[in-house]
Amino acid sequence: MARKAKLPKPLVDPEIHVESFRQTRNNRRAEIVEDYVELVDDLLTDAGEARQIDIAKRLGVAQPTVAKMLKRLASDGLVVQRPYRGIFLTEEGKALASRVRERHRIVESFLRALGIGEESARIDSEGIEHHVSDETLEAFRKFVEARNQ
Amino acid sequence: MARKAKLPKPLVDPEIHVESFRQTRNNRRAEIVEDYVELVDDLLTDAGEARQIDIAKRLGVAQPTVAKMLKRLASDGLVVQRPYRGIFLTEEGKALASRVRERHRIVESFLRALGIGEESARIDSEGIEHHVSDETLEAFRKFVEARNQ
DNA sequence: GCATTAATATAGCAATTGCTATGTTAGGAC
DNA sequence: GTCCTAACATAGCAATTGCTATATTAATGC
Ligand SMILES: [Mn+2]
Ligand SMILES: [Mn+2]
Ligand SMILES: [Mn+2]
Ligand SMILES: [Mn+2]
Repeated sequence: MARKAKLPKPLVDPEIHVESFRQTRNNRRAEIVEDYVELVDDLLTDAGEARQIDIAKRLGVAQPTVAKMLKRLASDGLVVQRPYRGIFLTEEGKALASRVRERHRIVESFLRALGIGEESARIDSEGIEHHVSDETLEAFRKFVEARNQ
Repeated sequence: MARKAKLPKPLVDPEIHVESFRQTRNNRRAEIVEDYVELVDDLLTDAGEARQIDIAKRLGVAQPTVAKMLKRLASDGLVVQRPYRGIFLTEEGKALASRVRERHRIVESFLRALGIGEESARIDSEGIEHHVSDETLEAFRKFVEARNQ
């Protein structure tokens, strides 16, 4: 036999390696915005309104945390706050929400199609969704489609 | 036909929903520790030593950022710093590194097996790895195994 | 109409993760 | 042995994301 030690895959060049970490840090920064906008959209669709309190409850954070973040989203032009009437999405917010929601849906369906249980698929997809490139998303979509004819 | 509007999947209960976000936030906190420990292990294996400068170069952050994080990892008992000789892993650090490295390897192989290109697989796996449950990891592993006989 | 109260806003704080600027020093070339 | 320099340490700062405590106010039930 050649050797017993499993040959360690050599590290890729630093300039190549760094790309992945940079991209992941960028994704991480977008993550929270994406989750807020998606959740606001979901609440508007499902409950007819999106209140800070309900957002806080679902995200598992305190209400002032939500208030602060919504202020930022508003100043970024993604939502508008109608005092005591809840949060609404701008056109830009709606566009982001629908992209993000569809991506989330595909990731979760993909995990289900792979045989993952409902709970793990729900939990894992909440994190994975933000780190899936267009190329990977398309592969996930095709995989799901193939399983469902 | 029944109706044109695609029936919107109703939101899950808030108590269920919040689990995913909490888990994802926990994963996010562990993320940076995992990447550091894995990278230190890789550098030790590949280059024989792990220097702050090389860690910084690969992560794409400044050297003092690395210095601060290593101090934390040292106080957490994951690494030891031998001044001007680089970073080494404690037993606990080695254990974490090997778990994390294997998980990363499986996620990346899985994406490749799905048909994702080398670059996207490299980049996406750097983020996805931290959000994959044991159940999902096992499914990924089996999928790769099946493709490779 | 008004009082109640639930929703929201604000203040102040802490931890984390990044940065630049700059000081210190161990190792190695000579 | 000395000196140079690359490696590392430290100080000080900023942005982000969370918290608790508390003030304010719009909606609404009566
Ligand atoms: Mn989501
Ligand atoms: Mn998410
Ligand atoms: Mn990794
Ligand atoms: Mn990673």
